[in-house]
Amino acid sequence: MGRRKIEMKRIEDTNSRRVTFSKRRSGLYSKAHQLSVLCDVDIAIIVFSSCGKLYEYCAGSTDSVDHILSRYQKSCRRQAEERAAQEGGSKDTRFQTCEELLQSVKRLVEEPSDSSVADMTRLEEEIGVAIMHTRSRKTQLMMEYISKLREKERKLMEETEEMKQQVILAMQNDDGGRGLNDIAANQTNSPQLLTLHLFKD
Amino acid sequence: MGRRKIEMKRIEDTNSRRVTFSKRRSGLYSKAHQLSVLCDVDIAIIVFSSCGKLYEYCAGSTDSVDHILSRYQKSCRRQAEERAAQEGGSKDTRFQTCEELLQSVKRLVEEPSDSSVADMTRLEEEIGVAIMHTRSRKTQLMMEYISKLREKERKLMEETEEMKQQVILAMQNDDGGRGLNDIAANQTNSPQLLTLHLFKD
DNA sequence: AACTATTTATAAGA
DNA sequence: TTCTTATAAATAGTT
Repeated sequence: MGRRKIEMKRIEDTNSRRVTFSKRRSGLYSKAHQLSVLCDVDIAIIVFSSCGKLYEYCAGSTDSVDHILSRYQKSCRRQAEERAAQEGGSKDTRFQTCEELLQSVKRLVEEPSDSSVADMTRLEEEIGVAIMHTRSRKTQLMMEYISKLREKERKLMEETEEMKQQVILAMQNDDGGRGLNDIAANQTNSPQLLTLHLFKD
Repeated sequence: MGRRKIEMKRIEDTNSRRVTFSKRRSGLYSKAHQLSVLCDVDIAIIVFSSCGKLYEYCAGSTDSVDHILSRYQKSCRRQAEERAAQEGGSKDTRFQTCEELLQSVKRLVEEPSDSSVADMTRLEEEIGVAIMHTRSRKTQLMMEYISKLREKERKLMEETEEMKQQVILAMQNDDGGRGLNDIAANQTNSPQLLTLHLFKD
């Protein structure tokens, strides 16, 4: 469909390539539009030029590429779920250890070639679960630590209060300091309060 | 480009429509492939038929639609950031209050019609920021509380130790209980330890 | 950006 | 469905 037939390979001349890109791109959009009208379908087209520039087009009942993409991702997720449901309990897809999870992150994030949106969604969910566990454990440990501190505080208060009472009692009895033996005994017998470490178990 | 020119409107006959859909869809894919080869670009095409069936195609250096989509979303985000950067301080797009944030969630999540992927991405990021602040504040409050408890513990220990020493001193001097006045005085003068509440400021 | 000789896509028919 | 073919549409090279 031109003065000459052209070879199906990259057009080396930069200017020709740009002109052809522009012409054929609008041709493609036109075809997409026709298809959407004739067959009552929604279409999105995304193009990245070799220098990374983004071109997008959509046709049909929607007016945004984003809208079709969210439909697409929903559709993919549902398909993945259906596949997973069919497989049933045959394989546990949850990562077993933190180490495995981190390895997956490394592989999928650092090597763009073998990471799909589906993979990343799954990974995102698993990391979400992992961070929830981490957070939950952190809060639990802090609460336990606080609880131990309060218990320790309570004991110290009791102890102090007891000493005070004994001192007052000893003064009232005015027994020439004899009652102090009880106090001193009490001090050495008082339960040894543990030192608590916040970041160790 | 057929035996006859056809009108650009929905083909009513179901069978014709399906045949045309099939033919023109492969034509569209073919055009996309040619464009990708000739002009060295990456292309993704997503089609939803009127009954909701998904068809996808991609051409170029990538072999997955997902891959192009993630590039697309990255590109969109970057464009949005650039736009935001250009606008500068003219308008603060961050939600000001927790209340506004929750209203946006309600609107965008409960009404699918006016929520795009871009909107949801933005909302996700803002919620992310909000939860980070919440979490950070929570940890800060717990750490402050722990710090106060430890300080309180330290003072109680000091106080107890002091009392113990005074008692022992009083016993050694054996002054007939006179030294106890000092101890009693110390007790009443000891700094009043505050009661700490974990969930209040 | 327009033009036009050709190639290509495809509507209808088989 | 797939093939065939007449014809419409797209476009390569030119201006």
